[in-house]
Amino acid sequence: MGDTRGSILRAAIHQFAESGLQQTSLRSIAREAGVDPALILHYFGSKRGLFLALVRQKLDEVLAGLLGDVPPTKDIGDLLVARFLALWDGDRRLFAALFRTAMSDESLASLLRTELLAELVRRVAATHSTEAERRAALALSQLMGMAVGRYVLGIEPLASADPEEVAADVGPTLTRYLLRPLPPPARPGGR
Amino acid sequence: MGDTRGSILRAAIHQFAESGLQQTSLRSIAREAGVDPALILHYFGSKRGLFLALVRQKLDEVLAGLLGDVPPTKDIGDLLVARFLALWDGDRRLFAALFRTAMSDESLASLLRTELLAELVRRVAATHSTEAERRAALALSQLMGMAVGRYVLGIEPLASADPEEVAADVGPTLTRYLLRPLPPPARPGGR
DNA sequence: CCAATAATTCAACACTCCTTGAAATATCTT
DNA sequence: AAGATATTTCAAGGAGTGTTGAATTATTGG
Repeated sequence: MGDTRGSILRAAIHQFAESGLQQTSLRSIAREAGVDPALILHYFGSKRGLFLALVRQKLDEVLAGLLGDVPPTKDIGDLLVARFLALWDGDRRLFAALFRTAMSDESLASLLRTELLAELVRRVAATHSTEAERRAALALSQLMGMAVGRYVLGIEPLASADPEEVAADVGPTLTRYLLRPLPPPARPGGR
Repeated sequence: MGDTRGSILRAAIHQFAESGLQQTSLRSIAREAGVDPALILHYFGSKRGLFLALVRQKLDEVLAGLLGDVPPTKDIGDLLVARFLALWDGDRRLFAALFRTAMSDESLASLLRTELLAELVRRVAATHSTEAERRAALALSQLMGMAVGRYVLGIEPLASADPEEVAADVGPTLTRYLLRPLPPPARPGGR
C-alpha cells in the first residue's frame, strides 16, 4: 500500500479533530502515520498546507450536503437545520475543531465567507432579489450559534437533544430570516 | 505608582485581546509591562492564572451589563441583544479573544455554562417554570451566533450594521425563544 | 538604623516546535 | 542491470516556550 500521503492525511484528520490546529504537532501526526516529520513537509509544504488540504476537502462535502438539491418548501429552515445537524453529528470532533480554527484564523474565516456564505447568498437571492446578504447573514449566524451551543460549548439540553427536536425549535427562525418580511433597514444617515 | 500588578494586568489584556491566549507569551506581556517575566508568575502563579484573573473580572462586567436590572417588557429580546451588542462593541477585540478561548478551553467553557448560562436560566425560570433550560439554551445560542457572525467571522452586513438594526432583526427571535410557546418536546422513547 | 518582609530580577533548565538540506533507500524506465 | 527519479529518513539548527529557585533590591515596622 503505497498510500503514504493518504495515511498522513488520515492521521492529520484524526489529530486535528482531537486537538485542533495549534495543539497538534507535525511530530505527533508523523508518529501516528508511522513516518518522519520531514516527509509531511515534503508532501504538503507546511503544517498550514496540510491543514488547508484537509479543509478544502471537507468544505466540498459541506457545500454538497447542506445546499445540494434544496427542494422549494415552506419549511426551508427545518430542512437546513436538519441537514446541518446530520453533517455535524456525523463527525462532531472534526467539525468542532475546524470551526474553532476558522474562528482563530483569518484566512480560514475568509474561506467560509467566500465559499459557504456566498453560496448561501446566491440561493437566497434566487427567491429574494433584495436583502439576500442580510438574510443569509442572519440565517448563518443562527446556524453557527446552534453549532456553538450544541457542539462546542455543550450547552444542555441543546447538546443532547434529538436532531428533530432542535430542527423544530431552530428551523422556524431560519425560515423567518430567509423568507419572511424583515424590519425595514435603517435609513442611511438617519438618526 | 506602585501599581505594578495593575500594569501587568493591563498589558495582559492588551496582548490577549490582540493575539489570544496561546499566541501571547509571558515574555511579551512582561516586555510591554516593563517587567521581568518571573514577576508575572509571582503575582498570578501561572500564565493560566493570569488569564483567569482577567476572565473573572470581565465576566462580572458582562453579567451586570447583560442581566442586571432587566425590566419586564414584551420586547425582552431586543433589550438583551442591544445590551449584548453595547457590551461587545465596547471592546471588540478583547471579547472576541475571550470567546475564542472559551471555545478551545473546556474549563473556560464550563465557566460560561455555570455562570452566564445558569444565571440566564434563573431569570427565565422566573417567568417560565418549565423548559427554562431549553429556552435559555436557544436564546444563548442565537446570541452567540450573532456574536460569531458579527465580531469573529465578520460576516457582512451583520458586522457593520448599526446595533439598533441588528437588535430589530435578532431581538424577536430571542423574544420568541424566551417567551413564546415552543414546539412540544419529543416524547422520550418515542419514535 | 536595623531587621523582617515584600517586590523584583537573573540565569538557567528542560522542553517542544517547525523547518532545512543532505544522505539513504526504494521504485521505475530503458 | 544501470541510471534516473521519487520517496523517505537522519540529524541538527535555531528560536521560543513556561517555569523555577536563588539572589538582589526596595520598602516597611519597631
